[in-house]
Amino acid sequence: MSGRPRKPDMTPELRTVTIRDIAREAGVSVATVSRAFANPERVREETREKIFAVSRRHHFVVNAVARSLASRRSGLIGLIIPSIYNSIYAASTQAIQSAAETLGYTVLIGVSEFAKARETELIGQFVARRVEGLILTGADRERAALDMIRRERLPFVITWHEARQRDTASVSFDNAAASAAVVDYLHGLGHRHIALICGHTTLNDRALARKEGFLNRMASLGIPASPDGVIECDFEFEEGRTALRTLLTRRPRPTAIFSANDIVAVGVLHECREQGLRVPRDISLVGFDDLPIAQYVTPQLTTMRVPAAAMGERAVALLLRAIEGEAVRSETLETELIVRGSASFLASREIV
Amino acid sequence: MSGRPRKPDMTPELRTVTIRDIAREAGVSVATVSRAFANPERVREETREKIFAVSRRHHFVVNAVARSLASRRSGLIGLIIPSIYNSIYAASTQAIQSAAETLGYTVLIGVSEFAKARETELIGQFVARRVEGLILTGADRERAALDMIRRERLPFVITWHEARQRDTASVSFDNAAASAAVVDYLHGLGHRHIALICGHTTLNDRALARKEGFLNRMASLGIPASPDGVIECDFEFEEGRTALRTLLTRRPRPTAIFSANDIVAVGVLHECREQGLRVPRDISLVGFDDLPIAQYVTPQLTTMRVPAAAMGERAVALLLRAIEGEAVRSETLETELIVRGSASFLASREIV
DNA sequence: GCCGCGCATGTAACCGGTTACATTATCGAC
DNA sequence: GTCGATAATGTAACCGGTTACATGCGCGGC
Repeated sequence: MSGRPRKPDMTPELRTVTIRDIAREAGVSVATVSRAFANPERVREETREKIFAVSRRHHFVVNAVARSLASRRSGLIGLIIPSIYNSIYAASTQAIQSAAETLGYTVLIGVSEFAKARETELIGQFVARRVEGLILTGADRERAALDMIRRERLPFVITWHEARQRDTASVSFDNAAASAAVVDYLHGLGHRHIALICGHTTLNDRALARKEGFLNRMASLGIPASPDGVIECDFEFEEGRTALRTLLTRRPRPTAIFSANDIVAVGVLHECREQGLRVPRDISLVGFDDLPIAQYVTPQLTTMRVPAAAMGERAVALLLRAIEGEAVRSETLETELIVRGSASFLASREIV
Repeated sequence: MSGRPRKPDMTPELRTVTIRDIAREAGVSVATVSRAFANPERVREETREKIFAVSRRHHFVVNAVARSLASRRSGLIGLIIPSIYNSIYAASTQAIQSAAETLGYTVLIGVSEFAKARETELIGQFVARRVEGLILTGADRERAALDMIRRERLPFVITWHEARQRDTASVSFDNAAASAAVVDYLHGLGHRHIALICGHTTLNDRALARKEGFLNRMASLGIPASPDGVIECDFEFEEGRTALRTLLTRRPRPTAIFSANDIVAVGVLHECREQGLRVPRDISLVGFDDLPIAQYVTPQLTTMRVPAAAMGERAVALLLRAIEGEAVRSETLETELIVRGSASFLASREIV
């Protein structure tokens, strides 16, 4: 053995340094080192400083994986959103990220692409990673997902939609009421033939709630809402264009369109121009979400503003309290119709 | 439903079930259970099925935290982006997420908000969580961050900008060349007074590269590029509006504006209308990124398309190979000028 | 019949922290 | 100076997996 030339020890710290190394060098026990990092106030300042000095010298970084295992707290919360790409979820996600961060949690983001099976799978992965809680989008999901959450006693809060059960927490707004408010607004402007474009109601309970809010209010205003005045589509510009073309074939032709999503609304707006229709003169349009682009199209979009960021923040706050074992109450936030230039009084000659 | 007997086990599994429980009940050793989940092919099918059956009955979910600690592989990669809210990063993030996911990795997303200190801090957190690799935005960062990455021997790949050193991997495109191509295009249309709006070059090396590409090409075309023809701002609509107002005070007034970001370009477009300027007749405008909105404003935006999704996908592929210990080569992807309606020939009377 | 080999499985030592409980130091009160 | 309470620290048993190494078994070749 002696003949073998030893590798010159170029690399410092070949082995990753652990609290045991720090403890030895600082002349304290591992427990003290652990405390110095996890509960500094439980260690005498002098000792603590010595520990930190040694740690710094070795660039010691606490291993969060080991910490999670031992403490049974991962410091992780799982967030499931249908899509990152859609700016509306981006806003709430950003809010959730930063709120969680300030409160010492890391967010694991899962993108379900509006597929419930995918969501269930993601929840499974989150459970495996031992997230401490979940923030979910919408109230509708697979039985398997709910079972797993319950079985693991995983705190969770629902966003974008009210929870169905009293015992589950949600931070949301009233999709149906917001939708109904748009109907009222358009009705007040004289419109009677109002079409709705919304998300796929089979995949998306927010879309469903908005559709129901729409139809119910139409009914209670005594307006005939023919089923072919409602179109369901994805949240893409292009889909809005297609939807508009379809709606223009309907008789009587709608004088107003409520698009329950701004992206789609902008697509509609664009296609209106292509078709030679002036908005709002020839046709009125109201969006939903109040994304930034709503202000940057011509005319500016009248739209229902949704409290995306606030919802994210509150959801984190509630979730963390639920994680602490407190009972939490669902919250309902306000929406606000932002009146801009895409909807106007119906020119009287057009009233049927 | 008939009078099905109520389930008596109200609280099953008080203690979380571990592989030891499964092993005992299946009559095998913990090692075999571990293998059945981690390397199924290393366990005889019959044994494996027995293990899975028991696991299913107890809803056993492998504890990924313990697994990470023991195997020293977290299955995590860290991604740092300046912002989620900006749709351009959303596109690459989405791509990274899904690519990583299919390859069995989970992405931890950190949002730096264009602050280098924040990025360094996030990298520290990622190191603590023992991510196996990093995907970073841009090549410019604090020394402390680089030191930590190197010290931990953490594989990483840079996106959106070429790596400065030969030994670091990047998946990107040539920001300067793309920018220069826009100058060429506008120059070819007869423009001589071209203004640039870009990100803050002190915070953002992509912005810097685009600015340099712009200035250098201007110089080599013999066009005087006055320093006040360049404005740096955040990536917000509103900032574009402000920028335009400023540019209109410049003499000679620019006949074309290159906005190195589509969001800002849309703001510019909007403000042009407010100011009574027709685009492209009175002023030409070219954007950068080719975000979806570029098609949904009027006129449609001529813009430099950037391979955001492809870049994300390739970055993941490279990173995973780097994690496997392979040496990887940086890649440079192509950009493409998408000519739409916001830039046109300079009316000859305006040529100075 | 013996040997070598590969496959399936078992044993037990980790991985790097936390924390219940025990022990020792500190300090004011009497 | 003694005592008890409290603060600071230490000891060691976890947390729940992985994996190096050992063991046992079946099988083809000689």
